[in-house]
Amino acid sequence: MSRNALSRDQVLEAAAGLVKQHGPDALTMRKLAAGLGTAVTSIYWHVGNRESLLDALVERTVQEMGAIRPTGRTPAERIVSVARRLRRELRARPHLIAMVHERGLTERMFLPAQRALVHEVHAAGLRGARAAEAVRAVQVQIVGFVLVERNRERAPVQSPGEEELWGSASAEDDPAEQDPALARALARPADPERLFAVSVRALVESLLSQGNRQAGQAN
Amino acid sequence: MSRNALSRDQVLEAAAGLVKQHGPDALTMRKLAAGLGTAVTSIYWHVGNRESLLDALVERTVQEMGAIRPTGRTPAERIVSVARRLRRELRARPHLIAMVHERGLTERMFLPAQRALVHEVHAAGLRGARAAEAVRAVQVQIVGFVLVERNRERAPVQSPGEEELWGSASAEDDPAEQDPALARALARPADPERLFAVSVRALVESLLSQGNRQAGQAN
DNA sequence: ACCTGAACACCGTTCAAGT
DNA sequence: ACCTGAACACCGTTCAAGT
Repeated sequence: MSRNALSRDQVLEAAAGLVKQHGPDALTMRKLAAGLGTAVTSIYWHVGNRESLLDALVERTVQEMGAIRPTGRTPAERIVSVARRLRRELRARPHLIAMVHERGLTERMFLPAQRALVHEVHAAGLRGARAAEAVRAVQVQIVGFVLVERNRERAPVQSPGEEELWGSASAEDDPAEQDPALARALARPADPERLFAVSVRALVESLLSQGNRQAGQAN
Repeated sequence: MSRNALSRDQVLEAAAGLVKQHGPDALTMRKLAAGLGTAVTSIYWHVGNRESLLDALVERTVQEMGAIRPTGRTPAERIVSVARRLRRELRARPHLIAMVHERGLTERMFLPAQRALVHEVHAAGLRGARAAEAVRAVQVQIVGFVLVERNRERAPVQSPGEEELWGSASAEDDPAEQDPALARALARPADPERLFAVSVRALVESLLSQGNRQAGQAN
């Protein structure tokens, strides 16, 4: 009797819209059905249940995460450019990325990026197991940073906050006493852009310098 | 009429038990009431509502995260020891830590650890804003690593997994072609213990080496 | 001050029945 | 093959009423 047959894709599209705007909690089967003008049970026919609907959305997001083109001249620069790009992509889809993370698929989502990192690390002279380790270290650092960063952004007022702890005088042997500039710097909110660049660069330089020292043998 | 008056602490204790064992989703007001042998509404009188109950549990967890005692001789060693300790603490309370994270309180939970890191970075000769940056970089790396690590553990089979991608032959310019040891290493599951140590050490060495080069001026 | 049951407005999911 | 309403078993929360 349905003149406008409901398709699985329509359901996914509408569901993605709800999640993008108001987060996964806003996606209820009943609201979704109401928005599509069908009975709740029709949705079940198309996508199984709520859990597999979310799974499908996550799968979509993983696919959307396209290839990465590094820019820059040195391998270190190019790795940093990949890192920047990844950070941007992640921050553009907060809700969906959180869902990918919750389902433990972050790793898989980053396989394309991993290939790019492998290329650069290899170009820098790292080989074998050591190269693999460097790639993974950088990868974990990037993803970890974004996770922590998002956490910090969602954070409320940070009740006893860093200012209170570092602003007031403390124990005698506390370095903050002797180094007011350090204390002040920690009392200020961190600049994530700069912290990200500094962290990645520091890690990459350290990892790649091993490549210059070693001849090229594995493990 | 209550001979055994229900206390707020009893409610928190029972709630913490439910969360620790089966995660936050298992904590429903009705189950909690049933376990305590009271009406659901009594719980509301003591803790407000479910949200503020969870808030209270999170607050508890933050408090439990005690002081950190670094071990080792060099500042680098001592920082690594702090990192190890933090990682262990985090992994011991997965559900509660996830809740702390969701509420954006990870930062605050780590203020004690931050103090320890400040001390060591200062001992290594870093000063002012640069010292603060080093502390934050290490801190973010540790927390980020654990978040990614937990994600990886929860992950299912990783359908197209790393093996498939790196195991088979690929594009010509792919370094994996020329470096089978690298390809094999990436096909194997990562050893998180080792990766953590390598990452932290690499970052710390790189950051602390700046301390040896600079005189000690701020920013 | 503390506890209670009843009621409200939501959920996800199943099932038997329609076309 | 696709859609439907009714029903079930859950939720969190409020409220008026008890002691």
